[in-house]
Amino acid sequence: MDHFSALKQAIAAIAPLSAEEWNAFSEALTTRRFPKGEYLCREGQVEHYIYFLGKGATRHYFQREGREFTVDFHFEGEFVTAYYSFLTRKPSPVSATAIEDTEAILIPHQQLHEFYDRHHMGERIGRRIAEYQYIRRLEREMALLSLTAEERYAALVMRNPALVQQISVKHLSSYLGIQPESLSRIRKQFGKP
Amino acid sequence: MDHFSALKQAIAAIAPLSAEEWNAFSEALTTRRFPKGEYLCREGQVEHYIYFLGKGATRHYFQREGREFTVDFHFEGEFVTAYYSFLTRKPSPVSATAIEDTEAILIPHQQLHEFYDRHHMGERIGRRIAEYQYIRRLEREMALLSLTAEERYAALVMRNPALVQQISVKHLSSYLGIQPESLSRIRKQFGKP
DNA sequence: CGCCGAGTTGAACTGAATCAAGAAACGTGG
DNA sequence: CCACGTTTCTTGATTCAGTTCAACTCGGCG
Repeated sequence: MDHFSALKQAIAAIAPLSAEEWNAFSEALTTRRFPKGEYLCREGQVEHYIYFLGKGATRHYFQREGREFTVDFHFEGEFVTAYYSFLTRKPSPVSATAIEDTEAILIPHQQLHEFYDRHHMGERIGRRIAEYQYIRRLEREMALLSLTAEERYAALVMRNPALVQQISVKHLSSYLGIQPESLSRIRKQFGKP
Repeated sequence: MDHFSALKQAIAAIAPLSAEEWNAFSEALTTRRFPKGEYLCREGQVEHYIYFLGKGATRHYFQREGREFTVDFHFEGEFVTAYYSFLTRKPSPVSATAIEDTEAILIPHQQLHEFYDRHHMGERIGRRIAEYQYIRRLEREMALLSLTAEERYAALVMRNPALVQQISVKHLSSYLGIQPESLSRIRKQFGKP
């Protein structure tokens, strides 16, 4: 299955589109490859796309006083964008970068909004994506507020063991809001009991 | 200006509705008063409404091991709901309570979704609300990840000095992710320099 | 009055950060 | 394919921001 049909399926799972609507939508799409390490969006730029990941993985992070803080990871089959900037049209506080060789379908802001204007179901897709992103953020906010570093790690292992395996200590620790050394120690704890 | 016209204005600021659309929308609305301390939604219940606050203020919080963690405050003129539950139709992890005597307009889930189905602009309003809520959550997530307690307090004072004045130490500290004693000490620091 | 919850202050404690150094993994070019 | 430099990961010692526990103050209100 190529990436376009994966995208078509992903969209269909959000809201059904008629053949006509899908054609209108897919007209605007292009694809692009991002070798590992390349940026989908750099901090300070305005985000012009939502990306659908056909292959690969991305990391979203921001910097503060020279330190990196990871906000999210995304994998194959997911929608990715520097959403804050995509919505507000202001410079992005977060950078998005490929952590593996990545292939993405690009959904341009302008055409997406034209699609929103012309198709009720397009608007619905936009709503559902926003709602889904909200839930991701709330869950993380609650974890950061109420759990210790160790508990956050344990919760992540439960929820997404694959992620914990494949992400580097450096990136994973900055996602959990701790230092790499601390994650290393936490992992040592978990090996034993 | 009564609460309905305030709501009408708030909606108009999100997306313009025709007179006909507004009539269809406003048909489903009712109002309700929540004396201070009363719950708009209790943890474990499914949220059936979005509330528009005509008057008063609310606090959203969740519990973990007997402790309270505040997620958000809302004031006059804002939309309020246990959004996670409203979206997922699952029991709410979050309670919403009136921290002042509050008057709200109730937008029922079912009718809102009927409105979404029938009116493209309704769907747009839903999208914009979700997008706005996303931004609120992301900003807080970034603050919790990257700032110290003192910096989070300072940032909140900058962004919303009125809130910092009127919310109790107990509730404000649980919003900042610290203990009341710590907030008290931070405030002492800020008096001096 | 006297009680009661909310806020403050102090002293001891602790989870995680920081600093420092060594070990392992990784690429890159010879 | 191996040697080398670089980055990543781990481990140990110390420090620090924020917690915990406990005592005290203050303002309301029965």
